[in-house]
Amino acid sequence: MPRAFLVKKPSVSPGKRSWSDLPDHERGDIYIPVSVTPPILWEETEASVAEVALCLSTRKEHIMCTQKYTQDQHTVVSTAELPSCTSLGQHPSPETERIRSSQNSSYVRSKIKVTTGDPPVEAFPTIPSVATASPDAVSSLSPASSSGTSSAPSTPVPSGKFVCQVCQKVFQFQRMLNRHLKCHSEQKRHLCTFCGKGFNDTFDLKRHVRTHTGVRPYKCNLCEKAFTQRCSLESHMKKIHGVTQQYAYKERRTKLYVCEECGHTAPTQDSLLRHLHTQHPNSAFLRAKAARRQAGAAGDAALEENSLPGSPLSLNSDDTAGSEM
DNA sequence: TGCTGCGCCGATAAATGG
DNA sequence: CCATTTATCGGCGCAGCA
Repeated sequence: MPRAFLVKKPSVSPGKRSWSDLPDHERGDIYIPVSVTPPILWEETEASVAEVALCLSTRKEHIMCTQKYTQDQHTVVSTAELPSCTSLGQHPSPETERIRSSQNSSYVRSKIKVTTGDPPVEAFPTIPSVATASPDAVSSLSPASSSGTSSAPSTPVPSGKFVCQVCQKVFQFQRMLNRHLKCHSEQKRHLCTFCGKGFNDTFDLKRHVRTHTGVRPYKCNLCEKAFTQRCSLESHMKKIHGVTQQYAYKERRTKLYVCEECGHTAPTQDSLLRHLHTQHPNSAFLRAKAARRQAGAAGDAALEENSLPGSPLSLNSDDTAGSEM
């Protein structure tokens, strides 16, 4: 399993991305404790959901992963009930919900991937470099800055582009810069309720949660395999079956509604709702939906509580056209 | 109407196991 | 070495808001 699941020594050097440069014991994912929350709170009495989830799938790797988990120095992973194991069509027990919500640890990993157009590493060796950025930059790195009032640490260059004052990257649009700034933030707004890992993006969190729940929406129609991400399926189709998926961009974006409780996929939200009502009447999604109705204008609190990132409720629908696969 | 946040996407990197 | 898994991040569409 990817080291991502091996919660290793928390470190704060997101700028470093060449993991092979580090000794194994120092390498691994770098988790940045969310500054505003206490360190991860592993329950010894309950196994890691991830672990359980992984064990749900019949793969040997899951077992191995579990072993690694328990061996890791930081993770006190006990064996808990995996909420979902749902990839096998099993329904999560009510206990699952409880476990999910109870596991609210706060590790945020920062595995910075520098892609094209990156400045030299020296440009901003580590996130702390933010401190050297302009005050604007620093302020904009806080989640709160994501609100409309934030003034990104941008410097509109003569060409009308926007420059990140942290890494000097240039963006064509302000909002692209705003989005980019999240990468420099140590605070991950979306935490996995299973393992406490943090993400900047809700969808990234959704994807991640699937690794715990075992939900694999992308199924190969030529064999029994299923995948959590579309590109994984595409890669499989291409390499194993020699089939290259071809569809227009728009087609790809056709939504595929995924039940994060059991992995069931539906072409429309209506059908997904029907599925939820019949199969998972107590699902977090339905509860959140109900809470939303009740909350109305005033009670956002209830909604907030029920829509914790990483909770299945926020995972009700997503992804795109899997139908053609 | 324009701006912004959010959700989602694909591309791609990094890592693992067989 | 290859298939697979998982994560990161830039780009884009959409909805909400001033």
